[in-house]
Amino acid sequence: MFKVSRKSEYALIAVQQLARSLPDRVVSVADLSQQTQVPADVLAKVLQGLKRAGVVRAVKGAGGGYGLSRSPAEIRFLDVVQPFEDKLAMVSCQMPSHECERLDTCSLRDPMAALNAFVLRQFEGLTMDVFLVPHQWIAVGTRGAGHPHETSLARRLRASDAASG
Amino acid sequence: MFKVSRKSEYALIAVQQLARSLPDRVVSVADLSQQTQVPADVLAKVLQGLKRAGVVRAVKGAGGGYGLSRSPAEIRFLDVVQPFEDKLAMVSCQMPSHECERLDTCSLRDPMAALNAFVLRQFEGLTMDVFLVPHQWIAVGTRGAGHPHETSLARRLRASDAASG
DNA sequence: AAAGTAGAGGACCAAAATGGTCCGATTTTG
DNA sequence: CAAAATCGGACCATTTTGGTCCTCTACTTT
Ligand code: SF4
Ligand code: SF4
Repeated sequence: MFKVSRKSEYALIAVQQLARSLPDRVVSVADLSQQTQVPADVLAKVLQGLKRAGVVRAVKGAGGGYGLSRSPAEIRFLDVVQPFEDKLAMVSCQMPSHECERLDTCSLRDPMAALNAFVLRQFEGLTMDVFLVPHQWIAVGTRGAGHPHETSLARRLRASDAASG
Repeated sequence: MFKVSRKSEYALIAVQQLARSLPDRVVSVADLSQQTQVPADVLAKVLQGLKRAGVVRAVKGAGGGYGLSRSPAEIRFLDVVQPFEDKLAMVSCQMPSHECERLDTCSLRDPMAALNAFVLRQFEGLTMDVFLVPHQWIAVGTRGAGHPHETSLARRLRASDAASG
């Protein structure tokens, strides 16, 4: 449960790294691979996936590379992860074309559907800018103004977790 | 992401079913398998895991079977699921004995750890009694009194999800 | 225009996780 | 003792995952 695919991790790392470079510059896969220690071949396909998802833009040819297509604050966590997670559901029957022979008798389906929807909504407002300031994660009481789009998840992450422990 | 293992589903279903029988009675695996349509062999091992976790009690010998070890309201969702999910973490480096060669350079580790902790805390207060009243999941405004141990997750699940859509 | 750079994308493979079956041992009832 | 039931493992087939490789195409630079 909860575990994200390796490609998702690479995607998150790539977005982090791209966010640290100048917004109008692009970085080649080779450079990005060196900076992040992610195998170039895998990183290449991950970037392709992110491009298809509209998260990054690509510039072909000599001197080309990848760059973020918009500001980190406007890139949602789920945008980055979605392309590499065919299963954003807790149970099989929640995703299309995955059937289950126990559909009618199963008294677990409805509760899990609601649970799934709730968890997903928690992530809706989580944007990638939260991933860029490492110190916020360990400091307590750093609570900032917050972005208009963010939900309680992003807010509570900013406030760190040592508070209510 | 989020997907629970099949055994976890079976475990949840089993707990649901056991909760519907009389508290002091025990049900055999064979009966339980017929009631839930879960393969008997698999169900057997699932029940064994649940017993090890202290969620169910077992009575051996003829006329024996399984029963809940305590009331559904006192059985947490994570108690049921934990034995079948070695990975309750979003990234590998969060679980013991799973190393990653990028540990130091990785700027994703800390954010993910915090995110992980938050999500986990959301589930902490979710108890199995919520899974027993199917109508609560589709009805809106059924908000009840709530149990002392439950967190916002359980409360919001009770209130259904059509509210804030 | 030529040359070289860099992304696009499919084929392929090895290792691991998953889901499920089977079988023998043990304990209790009758 | 025999039947009924849990206990607990070994075992296997399939799927999923993570990763490599190779070719093609588009673009930039010279
Ligand atoms: S119908 Fe029940 S058993 Fe089948 S995938 Fe959905 S929750 Fe799981
Ligand atoms: S250190 Fe980074 S790359 Fe390695 S498992 Fe943790 S988050 Fe993933």
